[in-house]
Amino acid sequence: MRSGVSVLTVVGPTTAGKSSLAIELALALDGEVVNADSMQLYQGMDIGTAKVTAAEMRGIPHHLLDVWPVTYPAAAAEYQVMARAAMDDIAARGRLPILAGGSGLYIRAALEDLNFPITDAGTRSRLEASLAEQGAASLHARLATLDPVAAEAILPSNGRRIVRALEVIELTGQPFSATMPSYSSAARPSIQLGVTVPRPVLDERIAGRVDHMWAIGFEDEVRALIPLGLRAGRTASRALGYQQMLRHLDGLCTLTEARDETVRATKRFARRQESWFRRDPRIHWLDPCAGGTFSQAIARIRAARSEHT
RNA sequence: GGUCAGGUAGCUCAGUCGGUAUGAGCGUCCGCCUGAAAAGCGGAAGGUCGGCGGUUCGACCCCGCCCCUGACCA
Repeated sequence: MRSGVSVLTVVGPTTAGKSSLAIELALALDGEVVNADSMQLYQGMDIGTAKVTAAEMRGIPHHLLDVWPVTYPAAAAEYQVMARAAMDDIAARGRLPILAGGSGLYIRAALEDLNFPITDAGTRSRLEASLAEQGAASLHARLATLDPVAAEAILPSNGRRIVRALEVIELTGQPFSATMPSYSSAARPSIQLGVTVPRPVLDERIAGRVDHMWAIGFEDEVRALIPLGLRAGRTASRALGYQQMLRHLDGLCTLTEARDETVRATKRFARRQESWFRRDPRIHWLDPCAGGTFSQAIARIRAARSEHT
């Protein structure tokens, strides 16, 4: 692509219509889609993640779908490497990479100058053990002596982040500021498009989508993934819908309760996605109430391209 | 028609042996977020306690009547 812009992104909350817009844009702009949805990286998790079907792709190549078995623990750092390789590959063939998905951290990892410090399973599990034993507050106190800046940035109740900070400090000997870079640190110039719809519409769509999933065999999909190790998958077993369906299959709740809880949790998730993307000033938001998102997108891209030249 | 139970935040419910509801969970809104990110975490706004009277210095809590809900008896 000319004028220094090498990537297009389509972001937004679940259900807003990212996938189909990405495909339309790919058809129009000679692009290929790179998945930026953490759970769609998993093999066999199709219905529950609303993965696009081969027919819906309309011939557009999609990258980074089905790359991990459900037992594999996801990691943004690994996604970063894979996404960049995919984008490079597409660009090398003279086509436009279109990064589409709702995992905000993954998008930033792919596009920006984010460096993930190393990790170590042993160190991690040892710290997690002491978290379980001593509680987050106690670990936070320890962090405060080792890295006051990180302790300041991380709430004393957030065990997860405290453990990671302690891990990094232990492994690298360096403080771990754990602060996201400013929104201007793009490693790869991109035009970012945001799609969303008003809350009431979003909520309706979410409920509709969950019901649809239930109707087209989601329960069977989950059952089939269990022998493949879904329960053992640190990340996959926590996916929306899967988590709730597993509880139901364990006899911990009724099917209806699992459905209702999935809807609730998905709405909660959509709000988190919105608040993540909302604060990124680079995103060009498309308003579906103002007409076709596709034509709006094309207009925004044209305008952004001319700014870059 | 009668008896019993119950009517407290948007929802489901705690609670007050009479002294301004530290209410809880869920929902809602907002924010944070670097190797689990569909995960993890934080904050806020919402009730004057079904209605009307009475007793009392003071009632959501006691008394009376009324309305509503549920169960049971007829």
